[in-house]
Amino acid sequence: MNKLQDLPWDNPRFKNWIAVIRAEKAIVRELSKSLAPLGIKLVQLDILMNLHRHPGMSQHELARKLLVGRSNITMLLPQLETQGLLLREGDTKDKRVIRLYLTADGEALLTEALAIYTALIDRVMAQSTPAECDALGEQMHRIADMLKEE
Amino acid sequence: MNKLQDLPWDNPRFKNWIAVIRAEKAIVRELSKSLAPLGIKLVQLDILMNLHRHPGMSQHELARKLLVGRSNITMLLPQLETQGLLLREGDTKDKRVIRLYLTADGEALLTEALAIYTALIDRVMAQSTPAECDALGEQMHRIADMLKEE
DNA sequence: TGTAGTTTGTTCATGGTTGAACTAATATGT
DNA sequence: ACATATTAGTTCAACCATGAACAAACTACA
Repeated sequence: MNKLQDLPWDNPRFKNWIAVIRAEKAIVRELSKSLAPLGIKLVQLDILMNLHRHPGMSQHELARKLLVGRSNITMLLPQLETQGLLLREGDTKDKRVIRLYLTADGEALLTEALAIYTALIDRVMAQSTPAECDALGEQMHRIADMLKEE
Repeated sequence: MNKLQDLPWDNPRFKNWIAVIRAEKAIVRELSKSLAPLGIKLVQLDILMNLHRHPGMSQHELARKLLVGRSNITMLLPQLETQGLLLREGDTKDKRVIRLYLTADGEALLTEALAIYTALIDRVMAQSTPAECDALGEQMHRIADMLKEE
């Protein structure tokens, strides 16, 4: 029978995972605060970042990248569109899909926001050596890849 | 002037951080699915875990540990209480605070849930060597500590 | 004592996220 | 070609989390 007394508090893997959650939450919280003055939220920044890297992305692709539901994207885009940060153009070949592009204003805001973002991450990651930091990235990639194939 | 072209896509720290976010999201998503059959959500499991470690916790302390608002705790507890998983007892010294305790049923459900939780984390962390895993935990602790002092 | 300030927990309005049901457009298979 | 299945995006109702405003209980200090 399973006893709680020897359950996961002594499991190093588990404890380390808890540390990951806590650090991630703390960083996200801090980041949200730093981003507030720009009038932008984290999800929205995520969208801008992805559209910069992949201009002409469809909403479906965007949702998959962000790991959110398609309906969420539908609700999020109008905010950015009315702010003039992005454009939505219907695909000519496939009339179902809408292709998304950043405007110049979108790029400009992205630049500002990323300056804040990278400053925080630099500060946070300065807690580790470059080698440790890269090892971290490697581990996380392996994990994400592993969970993707299910 | 800031140019996007040399912004954070080439910054190793930034890229590694993005990997952390993605992996964390994937794990949380997977975990939620695995926990669904037990009729329990992640926050609720978090509550059970904390009450197991710190019986007699107040709602305020619990909220701080979980990094959620106090009002959230107020909304969350009745669900668990009516399921008979925990008890709320008014403190005799300070009539404002309510002390929380797990019931036997709560402990039992916690055991089940943790078995699922640790199984997933073990699977995920098996992607790294024990040394890497510990290094990960160390880094995350340093980060969390750093952000706590602000 | 008594009065001002703090702390605990609750209520409530708000905004965010989700998944299921839906429409329109395209692909597939016979 | 035509019926069927799949896919992109939208709508909607339900659920969750949040923070401000509040009441009750406690503390501090004159």
